[in-house]
Parts: sequence; C-alpha cells; structure tokens
Amino acid sequence: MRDRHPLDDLDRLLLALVQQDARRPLHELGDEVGLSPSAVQRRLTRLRRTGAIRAEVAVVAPEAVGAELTSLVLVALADDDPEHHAAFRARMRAEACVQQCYAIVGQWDYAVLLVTRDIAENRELSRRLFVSDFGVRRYETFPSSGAVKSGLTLPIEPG
Amino acid sequence: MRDRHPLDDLDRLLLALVQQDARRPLHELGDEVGLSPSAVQRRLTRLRRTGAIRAEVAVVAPEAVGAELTSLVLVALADDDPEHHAAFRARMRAEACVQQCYAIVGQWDYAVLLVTRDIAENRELSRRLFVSDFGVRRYETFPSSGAVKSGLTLPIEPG
DNA sequence: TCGCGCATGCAAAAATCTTGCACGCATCGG
DNA sequence: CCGATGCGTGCAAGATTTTTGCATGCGCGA
Repeated sequence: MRDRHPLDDLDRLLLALVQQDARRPLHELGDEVGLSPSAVQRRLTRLRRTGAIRAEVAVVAPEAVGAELTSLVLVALADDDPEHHAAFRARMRAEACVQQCYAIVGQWDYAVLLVTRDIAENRELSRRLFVSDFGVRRYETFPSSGAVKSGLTLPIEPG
Repeated sequence: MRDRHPLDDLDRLLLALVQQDARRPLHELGDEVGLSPSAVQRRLTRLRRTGAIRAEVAVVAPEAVGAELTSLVLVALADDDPEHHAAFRARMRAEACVQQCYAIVGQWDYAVLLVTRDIAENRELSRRLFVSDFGVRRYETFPSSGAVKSGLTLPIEPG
C-alpha cells in the first residue's frame, strides 16, 4: 500500500522480472539488472513491505484441479444502496469460485469471473449468488470457450 | 499440460497452499500436509513439470507501477472467419496492456481486461486494438471503479 | 512369493538467502 | 567549505533452504 518510495528504474526492472518468475535466485536477478544479490534482496523486501509486491503465488492450471469452466458474469444491482453493494461485495470476496470481481461503470455494476467444475455448478452458484437478496436486478453469463491470455502480468515501463 | 498423474489429496493440498504463498519453505509446507521437505519438493517439481503449476509469479500492485485504470472490454467480431479470430487473438497476446483475454460465447466474442495508465492511454489502445482490421464489429468498454477481488486463486477441493 | 515401480524419510552436499559491517555518495546545515 | 547524516551498495560470514543419493516400505501383478 505504502508507496513512500517513488520506485526507480531498477525497482521497475525487478518487478518486471519477478512478475514473470518469482523463483529466480537473487544473483540471477542481480546479473540482469546490474546489482549484487543482497542489493536485489533488499529492494525486493522493500517492495514487499511497501505493497508494490502484493504476494508471490503459484499459478495453478484450472483444468488440473477440475475447474473446467470459466465464465464471465455481468451483474446489475437494483439500486445504489451502499448496503446492498457492501453485501454483494462481501459475498463475492467470500466465495471461493469467484476468482475476480470488478466494480465497473456503465449499464452493469459488476464483472465477475466465475470458475467452476462444470455448467451445473456454475448454474447452481449463479442461482445462489445473483438473485433475491444482495439486490441483484439482473445478470448475464458469458461462458468462456477458452482463455486467450490469462495472468496478472502488468506492463511495466521505465520512467 | 500433461496431467499424467491424477493428483491425490496431498497434491491438491499443496496446490492450495502454494497458490496463496509460493515462498514458504518446504519444511513448513511439509508440516502442514504431513510430509518431509524432500517429499514436498518432489511433488512440487512434478506439479511444475506436468503443468499443474503453470508458473510462480510475484503479484504486482497496479497502482505501484502507474497502472491506474483497469477496464473490461467486450468485443464482437464481424464474422466467424478463423483468420480474423486468429489475428485478433495474436494481437491480444502480444499487447502488454492486455492482462487477460477470454473467448466467450453469447452476443460478444471476447472479454478483454485492459490495464492502462489513464483514460487517454486506454482510449488510444482501444482505437488501435479494436477497430478496422481484425474484423472487429463493435466493442464496449466498462471502466472499473475498483477491484473487489482479483487474483488467480482457484478453489481447490479434495476428491 | 518374488520382483518391480513408486513414493517416502534421512542425511549430506550444494545453493540460496540473510545480515552485519564498512564504504561511497549525495544532501543539508553550520 | 566542511563535517554530519541518511541512504544504498558490495562483500563476506552465517543461517536457512533446496537438492540429491540412498535405503526402506508399500502395493500390485506375474
């Protein structure tokens, strides 16, 4: 969270590297950016502490764990009642199958990325998450027929 | 890719752990699942080799690198010409600002998650990516006013 | 029953990470 | 102008972690 430090080019370079592969040893990263292993180490710990690096995680293949169906669900709530929105958000955060959820502006209020075992589970989940309470007015599901690209790899430019 | 092995419960448990935090030492994971460090190690390398673990990456905070604006773009191509689709997909894969892109079924063909510095860059990018060539018929942009939940954390259940 | 494949634990060896220390460099105030 | 101070660095020792060889145990099929 705390971006006390403005991030210099070396920081950005390191971020670009570790967001591709977080397992590379410090001396390798060091070679690449022209820094000693310990300097790299200290920068990384600072980036972690300040929140520039949120986490270091393994990316699991959905098929490998039986998550065969990914779908995008657009949701519109019935009103702008903050309570309804808060409840909806909380529900999204709590539900494991909700991989991502963005509040969006336009004719829809939320975009939800749902990962489920199959169509049945998806439907069951939708029925549970997107109706009645939470003040959902309507929702529309777009099943994915395949991820063209998926990841959290941000574009990082110097400067 | 190769899911030669069916993944037992320990594998799933390990996946669930490392997808939360890929930096925990083997002996810690071992304690948690009841396995020696080397056994954990061998399972993890197998999971990597078979593709169940796609990558281990650092999750970078978008704001930290000047990516202030995330938006969802729904895209419909003009026709089902495989060439057009292939070209479009290639373009999506190539573009750094395209974080995610899913082929979807319904009134839209693709859902694209665009990460940009600001509205100007977003617009510039859209103009470049979603018109003329690639056979894009129309597209609609939904700027995100905040991520309720974002990550690649899959639900992993035993069995 | 025997043999084989496979996963495990253990322990040694290798690699990596961590940390204390001294130095260089820039900024700031006297 | 000059010394104090803060900050980041490299180096090297020490701690931790990862990797690997080896022997064992278990399940399954011949």
